[in-house]
Amino acid sequence: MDPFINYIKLYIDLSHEAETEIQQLALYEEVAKGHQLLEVGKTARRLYFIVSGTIRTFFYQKGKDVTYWIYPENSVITSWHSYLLKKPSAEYIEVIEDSMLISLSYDEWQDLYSKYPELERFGRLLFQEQIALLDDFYKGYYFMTAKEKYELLLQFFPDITLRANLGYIASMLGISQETLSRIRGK
Amino acid sequence: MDPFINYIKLYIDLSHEAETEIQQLALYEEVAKGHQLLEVGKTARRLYFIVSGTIRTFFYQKGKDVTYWIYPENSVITSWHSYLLKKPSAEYIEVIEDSMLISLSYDEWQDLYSKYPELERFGRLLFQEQIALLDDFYKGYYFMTAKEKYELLLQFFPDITLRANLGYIASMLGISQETLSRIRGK
DNA sequence: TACACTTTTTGACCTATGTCAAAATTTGTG
DNA sequence: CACAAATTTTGACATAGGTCAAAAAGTGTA
Repeated sequence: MDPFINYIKLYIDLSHEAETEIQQLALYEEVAKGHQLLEVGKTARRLYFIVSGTIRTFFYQKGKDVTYWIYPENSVITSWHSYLLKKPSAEYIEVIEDSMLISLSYDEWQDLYSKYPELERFGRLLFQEQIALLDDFYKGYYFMTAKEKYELLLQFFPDITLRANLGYIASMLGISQETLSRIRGK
Repeated sequence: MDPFINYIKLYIDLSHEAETEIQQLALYEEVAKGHQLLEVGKTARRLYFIVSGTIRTFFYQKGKDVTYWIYPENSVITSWHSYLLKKPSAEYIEVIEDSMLISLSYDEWQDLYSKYPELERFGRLLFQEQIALLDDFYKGYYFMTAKEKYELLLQFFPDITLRANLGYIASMLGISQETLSRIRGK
């Protein structure tokens, strides 16, 4: 079965017509580690679903590579600010493990929303969930020690250390790689 | 004119029936400074629109009062995690300036979504915007110095110092009140 | 198996910002 | 107006975690 269709069905009942149309529009692609799905300055046109693999978003701050977030399979990913507001992206999107992706464009989604009320609902529910997640993660994050932040992250992504290297994880938490290394060494 | 209806019309075309129904369902209330709209442990049942006034969300971390976010008029506010997932709230919602509020309950919104497709769309667009905002604010926030964080916040909320006291603002930024005071003193 | 490259760990040192306490200032109220 | 309460500022000092550099460990590949 199409994993993205299954994912959508977790949220809503999908009509047969909508299902068929999504499958026709969707772009299925295998992408190798290291490939960039989006560059800074370009506008994000597509919303990706990760069937398998791992992706990160990052940007350069004062010359340093700072990871913003890491996404495992069964995640929906784009640069929200850029995709939703049609503005140049402030971040890169990079594949960090060979990945299988399914994507549709922004414009295709607009058509689907209008054509199928259940997809409008899917959109609402999906965005709701993203908010609840973001809200939950950031709450109480400030004023945590480096160790506490790392432990919180492990609750959210128990297998993150298998998916991304230390430098990426450390910068997600706003701490240096050396500090994270010391924390892990107990 | 009803300010919340106007707000909705910024996002969608609202049918006359939907408009009438929202106005009938909506609870209009004046709330005094200091009142708590939601307590930790209780589930958020309502989505508020702030016509005038200021509201903050906060929680206690290691015995300290930590402000999570501050909302001025024309904001939509609830405890997202609690409201959307029907779980006990991890934060308080407190009125910090006498406010005029308009609210509907979660259940009322579910009915409205089903009854009026344009409101389902409103929901999607509203949540999209919240994501774009959150996404934008947090990006690059890590690895900033206390001064840079404060300057970033001022770009988002130019008049925040008029709405909330220093301690609230400092904890929003994850810095101590003393540090913020020193930054402002140049 | 060995070489080259990448990633992680360790060490030495330093600084931004936290903490605690008290003084100064501002705000609210009878 | 004057006092009490709340808020902000200032001072002295402590420390978590940053930086830079180098060593160690891990990984891929010919």
